[in-house]
Amino acid sequence: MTRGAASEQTRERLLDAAREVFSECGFQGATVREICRRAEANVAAVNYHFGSKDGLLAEALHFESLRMLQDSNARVDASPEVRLGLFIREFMHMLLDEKDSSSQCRIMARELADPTPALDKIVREAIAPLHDFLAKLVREIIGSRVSEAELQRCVNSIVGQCMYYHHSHPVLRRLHPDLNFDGQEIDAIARHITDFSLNGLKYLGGQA
Amino acid sequence: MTRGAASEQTRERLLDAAREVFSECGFQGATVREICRRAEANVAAVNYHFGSKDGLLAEALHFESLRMLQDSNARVDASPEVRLGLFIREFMHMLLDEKDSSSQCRIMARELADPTPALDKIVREAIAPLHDFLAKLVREIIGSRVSEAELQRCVNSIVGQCMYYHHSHPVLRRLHPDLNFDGQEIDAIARHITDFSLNGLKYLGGQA
DNA sequence: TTGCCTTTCAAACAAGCGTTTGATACGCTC
DNA sequence: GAGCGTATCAAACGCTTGTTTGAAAGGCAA
Repeated sequence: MTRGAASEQTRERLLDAAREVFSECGFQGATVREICRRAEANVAAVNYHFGSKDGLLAEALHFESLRMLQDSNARVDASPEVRLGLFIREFMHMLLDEKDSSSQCRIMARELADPTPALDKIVREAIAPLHDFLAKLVREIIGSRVSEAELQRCVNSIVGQCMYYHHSHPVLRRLHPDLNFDGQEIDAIARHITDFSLNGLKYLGGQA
Repeated sequence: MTRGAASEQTRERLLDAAREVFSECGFQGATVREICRRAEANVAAVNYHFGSKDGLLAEALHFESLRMLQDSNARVDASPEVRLGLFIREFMHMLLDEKDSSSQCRIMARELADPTPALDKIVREAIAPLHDFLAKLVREIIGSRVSEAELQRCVNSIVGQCMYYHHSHPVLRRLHPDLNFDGQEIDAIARHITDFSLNGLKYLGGQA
């Protein structure tokens, strides 16, 4: 194996392990030693390849699959109500399904509750586009009868419901011990959030 | 001053400072040294009076004002819809208004996103009662036409919306730089969550 | 083969953490 | 006032953290 290719492999193993550990433990909770252990690399490798733990996080972040989710949703030929339901379903799977390979949504969710030096980048590249996307979708549903500020609050309501299931996983497990987040349960949750939110939106302008 | 009274004062100063720092930085982020600095006490004081940092957290937790909020709400002679609105308004003030002296809700919210050894106690004494309270209230509103599992999801939707504004404070400040959480804005947010949720609940059974 | 340069490694470093220690101060009881 | 017991204090301990270091390894060009 050539030198460069081996080095590139190490980099990739570190990035994969970093995404795994960051999404599990958060940035503070994750340790460089644990990341290197999983990547089967030396402790010094992180600083050699990425300069610092911060640098590793910055490079580990990429939000293509979240962006792709939005792009493909925008191309669906259906009512905004249906598209919202589709989006929530796929988004909840990315958030909750641990079999889902893309940990980026879980890192984003972690960051929401516990900011790090990379928060600015995450807001710029993931959260702001997500909010814009949902704002457009919600605007299509409610029309122009509510103010911009109220529209933002609607987006917050939708995102907040979704995030709660991720943030409060340990709590919900204690509240409802027999509950486990398999694919079927995630679908049921997504359906609930969709129905709840569509009703919440539909009759909003009338009584505001 | 007597010996015992001085010691008691130190204990109280430590507890006050602990609630402050825990609610600001979370359990991991809070340091014993910072708590002692604010309490104007020696670093060893925490271990002398409470045994450990864990012990300090356990004693710093008390949820009377959250319980009182529920009790007084239950005694209000009004429709469940109105009572839900009242509760959300006061709850949001406890969560978001930094002038609000009771930091317990903010500690609870922090714990939700970042569990500590005290999570079991917090779930038992604060979160579970809160969920039960809201479940009863929601049941009054929607009647018996939806399942228990769906009822729980409705509670999650309401709590999730409320918590989002707390968890995502740093993010929302970046998304909407001109937004600040004064009393008026908190009222508007509470009104939105109430309207959104009441609509979400009202038409839920019909299409489930 | 020789020498260079990138990569890896074990080991150590400095800083921060929660915690412990032994001395000191000082109300309290007798 | 002597002796006891509690509370406070500066200092240090042991540990973990992210990071640095200097040597070793080994492809690669000459």
